[in-house]
Amino acid sequence: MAKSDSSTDPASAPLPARRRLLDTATRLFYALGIHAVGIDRIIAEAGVAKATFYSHFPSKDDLVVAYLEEQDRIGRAAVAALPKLPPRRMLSAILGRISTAGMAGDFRGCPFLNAAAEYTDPVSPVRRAIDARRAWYHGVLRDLLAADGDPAPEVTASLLVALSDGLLEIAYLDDPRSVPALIEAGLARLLVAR
Amino acid sequence: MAKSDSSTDPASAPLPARRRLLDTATRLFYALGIHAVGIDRIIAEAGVAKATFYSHFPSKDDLVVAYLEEQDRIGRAAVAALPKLPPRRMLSAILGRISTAGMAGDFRGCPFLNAAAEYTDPVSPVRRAIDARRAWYHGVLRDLLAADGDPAPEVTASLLVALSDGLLEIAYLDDPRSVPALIEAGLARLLVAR
DNA sequence: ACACTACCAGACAGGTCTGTATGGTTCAAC
DNA sequence: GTTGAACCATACAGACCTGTCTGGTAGTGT
Repeated sequence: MAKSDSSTDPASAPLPARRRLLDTATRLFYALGIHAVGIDRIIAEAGVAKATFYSHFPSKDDLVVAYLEEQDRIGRAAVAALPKLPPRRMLSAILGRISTAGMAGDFRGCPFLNAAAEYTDPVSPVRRAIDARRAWYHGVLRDLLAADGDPAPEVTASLLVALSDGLLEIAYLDDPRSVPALIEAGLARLLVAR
Repeated sequence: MAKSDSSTDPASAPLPARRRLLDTATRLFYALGIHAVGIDRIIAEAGVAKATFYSHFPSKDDLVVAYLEEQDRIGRAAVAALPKLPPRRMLSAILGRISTAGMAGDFRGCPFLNAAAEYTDPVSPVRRAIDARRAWYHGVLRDLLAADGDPAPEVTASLLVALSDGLLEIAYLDDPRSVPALIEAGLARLLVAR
């Protein structure tokens, strides 16, 4: 079976069709919403046959989960790639990612919050992917706050999660240019130096 | 024309069919999402003929706008009905509405944020209804903060808007029982007593 | 008696949705 | 050269979508 041949290992090198499908789905789901984009459009813009699509993803929901899991991996990698700094600088850098994302012209809010608005079953695979993302983000903030000496890192972390969610909505719906100053002001008031 | 006959004024007494349609649409749109609910289901559960529906609402989007505008009116009336108290007590009461809403078993987040996730055109009537709601809410908070002596009421109001949006998401996706304490802690830190 | 309004019931058109099935092409391994 | 995997193209089924249309009924004002 030549399974030991590492130069053509299919697991380490994602196949073109799957990659194109996921890229196209990511672009369309994020820009237009999930229910608003059909499989026919995704396969047409990806240049993939329908049977090929269904050989890679058993159903549309599997594609949605793959889309969210990839966004989650990208976010975690970006945070992991941040230079090691004191906890407060790390928190500032992590929250700062909201303003840089919001400045992009095609910003349309948080992919996870948008998906949660469309998927109402709390035990569905889509919602579980969203839960995993939120739990990871809360944990990152909590650990940094604990290292910073916050007396109640769980509470402060939840407040920073709420602030992050809300600033993403402000960047999407109100004015993204106001976000950098709001991050600074919000952190200054929510972090307990008092 | 008998337009002056006030006892049968059709504007002051909403007609049963329209009322039933709006009630049913509100329940289904909120619980399941907007794109996920079709006209056929709404008219079936409301017990209204399709022609009657389209005589009251020229299109589905008009029904969506009517749904959001009614939610907006309800929210404004609830705030207007609050007893007159000092600014900080008023802010506490307004934010406190998030926790009471979140405790309801069928809570599914903010209707406006959920609708914004599904409607991507920023100049569509749906998004304009959302904009109006957010501008009103920001203005209410800003005026209370100014009366409270906040030196930068616009910034603090935006932070409280973000906190409100985020706490609604926490109540929907994470744990609604944590929200009351987060409101108290968030207000204590964001309002400048310092 | 007559007209008018509001409403219900259901068929219909034209399109889109997810998912399955059929058949043909390319390419690499052996 | 043969086999098999991966892929493309397309047709199809069955359901659902929005919106229009026809026709019938009940009540109300004149």
